[in-house]
Amino acid sequence: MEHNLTIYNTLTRKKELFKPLNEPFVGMYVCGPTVYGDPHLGHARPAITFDLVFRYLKHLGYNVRYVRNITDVGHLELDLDEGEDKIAKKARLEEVEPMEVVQFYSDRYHHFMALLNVLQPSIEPRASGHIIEQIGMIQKILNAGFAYVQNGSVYFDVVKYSQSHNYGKLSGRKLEDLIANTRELEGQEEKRNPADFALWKKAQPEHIMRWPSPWSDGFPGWHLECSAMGTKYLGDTFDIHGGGMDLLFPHHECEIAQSRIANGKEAVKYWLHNNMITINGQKMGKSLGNAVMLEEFFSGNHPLLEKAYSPMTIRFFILQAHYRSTLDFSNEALQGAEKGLKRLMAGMETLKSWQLAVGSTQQKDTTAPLHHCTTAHGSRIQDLISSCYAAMNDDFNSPVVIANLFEGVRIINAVTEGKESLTSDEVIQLQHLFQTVVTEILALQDESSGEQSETVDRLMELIIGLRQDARAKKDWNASDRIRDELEKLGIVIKDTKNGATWETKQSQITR
RNA sequence: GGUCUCGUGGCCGAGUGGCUAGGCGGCGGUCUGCAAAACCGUAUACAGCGGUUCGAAUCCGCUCGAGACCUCCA
Repeated sequence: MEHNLTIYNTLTRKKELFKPLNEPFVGMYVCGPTVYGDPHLGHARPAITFDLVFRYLKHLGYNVRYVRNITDVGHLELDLDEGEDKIAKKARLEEVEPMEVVQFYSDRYHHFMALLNVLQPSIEPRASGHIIEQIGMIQKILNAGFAYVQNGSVYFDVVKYSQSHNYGKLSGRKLEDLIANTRELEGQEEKRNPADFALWKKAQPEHIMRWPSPWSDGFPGWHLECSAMGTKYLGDTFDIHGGGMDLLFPHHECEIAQSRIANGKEAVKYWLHNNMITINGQKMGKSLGNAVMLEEFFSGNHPLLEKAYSPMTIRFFILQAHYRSTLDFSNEALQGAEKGLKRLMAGMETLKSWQLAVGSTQQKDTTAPLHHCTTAHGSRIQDLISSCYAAMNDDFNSPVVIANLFEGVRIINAVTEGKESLTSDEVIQLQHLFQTVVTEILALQDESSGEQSETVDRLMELIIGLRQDARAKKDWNASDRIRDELEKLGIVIKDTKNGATWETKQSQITR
């Protein structure tokens, strides 16, 4: 594969040239959602980040197997007074089967990811469907002597592990510090050392999610599923493991240790971590109570939201920041993203329309004044293309890609106004660039059209025609009345040089 | 408290030892019956104080400020 893709590897803390283990195949595992609640803006970030990675690797020609799990057992609600399995807790609250909760929120997650134009992963395994694999992995670790059983629970022996391995190498922690700084928590007395972590937990009587195992009726420790499922579907060693920075420690650190012992080798070549979305400078998270649900963004129904924001606005907003930077939420920022996206898509629409002009045997009418041959700026489009690829290859720098696209938009508009010109070749190159980068890689879609019925379109054509007649007769009363009444109905008329167009005001709905 | 990260113009956000990031907003303009929309142009920045350097927003130190993580707990 010919490319210069460099990826920031959390493990080495530097950018490395991407070289997969078994070209042209790439294995990528990303920590997916815990399906005990509705997806919020924070969920959109890793999904979109690794969607970008997935799409770009495919674009480069790799055959990518993308595994993103669904956590439906084991994760805990740390903020609850009494720690309890998140899913079991929710189930009891709503008096339904745990699997019903899991199904409901999985479906919701899929629904919203689809709206965000996030591709489905190649495999989406559930933790509850891989209990056998997890038990098998625990057995291997026990056999290797790096775990111990205590009252029906199994714990990983971090102290022993760190004698021969570097526990903490991913997150940059030292075992001594970890032990010294561990908070005193209840129920830790089973562990030989507070740094140890659970591989299997015995279920308490009230616990409704449980599976039989050689040690007790219980459930797997929360770090184990990713190791077990990653190994199962991607092999003992695979290329990329991704997830949010909040999972770096302990989750991914524990994964490294488990897999190292169970499989005898390093599991992951490149560790990628997306940063958090912040709100008023603080991490947005369900447990912090400051998360805005995706549904609320799309409906505008939230006290913090001045209006509704479309899925593509959210996607564009996220792609406008580099994935390793924090991204701060605000209405002002989102509205800026909304308008910027609109400008980008309008430019792309113009560019697309040239295709007709170029491909058609008939010359377009006077509204398409372009592509006079010129040699002055022959390499300009080529430079733009190179810049886009250079940015993508520089650790998926989507904000710089977008900045380059806006330069393309500027050129498109200048050509439209007759201030600049492009050769036919350049037009084709530019069209190809936008198609590839905007549609395939960034996966931004035009949301402005296609939602109205044909009847509405025809009616609007009629109304605009009538208004045009009134204007021709300088009957401004009638003309303005039509415009104002339509506006009350949420339809905005836009007069341009080449006649009027219209659009619905959905993007301006306020609560 | 420990470990780490960050501090860029009104807002969001790239980049980086000397070369315009970009978007939104503002301002000016084009268009327009008016308005809106659209388009064009444009100003404002690198938390503070020292140091290294021919040159630092970019490297080093300190100060101030902000943030993340610090474990299974039932």
